[in-house]
Amino acid sequence: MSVEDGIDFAIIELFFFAYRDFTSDPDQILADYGFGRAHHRVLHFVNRRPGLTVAELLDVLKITKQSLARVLKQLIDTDHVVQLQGPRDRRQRELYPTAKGRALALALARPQSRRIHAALQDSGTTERTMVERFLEAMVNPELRAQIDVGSAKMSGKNHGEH
Amino acid sequence: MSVEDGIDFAIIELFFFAYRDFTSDPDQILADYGFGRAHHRVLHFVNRRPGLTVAELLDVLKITKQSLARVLKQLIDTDHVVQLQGPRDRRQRELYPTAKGRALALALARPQSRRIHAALQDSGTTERTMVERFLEAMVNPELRAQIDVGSAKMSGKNHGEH
DNA sequence: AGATTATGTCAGTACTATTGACGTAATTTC
DNA sequence: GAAATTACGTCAATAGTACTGACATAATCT
Repeated sequence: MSVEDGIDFAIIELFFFAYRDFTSDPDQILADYGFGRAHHRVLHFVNRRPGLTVAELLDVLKITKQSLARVLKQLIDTDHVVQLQGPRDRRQRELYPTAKGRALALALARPQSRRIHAALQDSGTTERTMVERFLEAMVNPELRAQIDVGSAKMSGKNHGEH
Repeated sequence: MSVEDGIDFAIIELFFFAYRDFTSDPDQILADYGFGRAHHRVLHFVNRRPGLTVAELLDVLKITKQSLARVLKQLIDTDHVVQLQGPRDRRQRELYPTAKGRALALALARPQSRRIHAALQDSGTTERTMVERFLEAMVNPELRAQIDVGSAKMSGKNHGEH
């Protein structure tokens, strides 16, 4: 039953292998840019939630300000992300992807998306929703608010080009 | 449908959050021992495949010998893992968990297993097999050989206490 | 005997992360 | 309006995990 001592070792291990290979695709591309996995995560969330603030980004990534600093600076210097002064609160910096940033985010997501679709087919899992629900249930309940299931929360700000 | 530009951003993101929280449970425990995630992975596979050699471990983890060295040495020094000279080939070092090592491996796996079971319940995924198959399909096909679905491959060696 | 294999180790480097401290500008509170 | 708080940036030091390259030793294979 691949469950020994009442522990689900099989899925624990599969999750490790799956995530390892899931991240290997973008890692290859990132290397060409001199970027790492941290850049990917920042770019992903800036692309997904354009206009999010630095504080919000830190909260999503669960890293410290100092860890973000270098990575974000590099993405800004290389013209993948821009910062705009927050309209209501001028202390805030709203983060937006540039066209270049969106292109890279898409290029990184493409192989991952392909892998997911292939996996759903291979495993005969016709209902994408099932996998979605399982993964969501794996997230700490108090942190599920961070998740954007359905369409991105375009809250009415200007999310166009900058 | 949470698919924009034909990219499955929803599952990409869920996978990130799910893995982040999935690893957070053992990370807390590991901190008490002065260990990191690398120690966990080594201990996990030594526990799952007792008697595996250093070369086999490197192949599973997909890291270099130098990266493994420090981590493995610490696990040996702290009496979580023991090395035995390979019976057929005396150059090889077979790795076995000690009772202490098995206890720690179990303590680390327990919260992860609990999370998985809770997720399966919450998401209404009655068939564990479906998730198992999906995760396995996410792994690079040429690397699926590494995976031990079903019971561990007790190949007939002595896997007892050492 | 010589080549190859399995493992260990030394040295140097890179990336991602941490804590702690300090500075600046903007907003909120009293 | 002065003081406290908030949002962000930055400097310095450290840790954990990974890498490449080089070299050593013992055991096995050719």
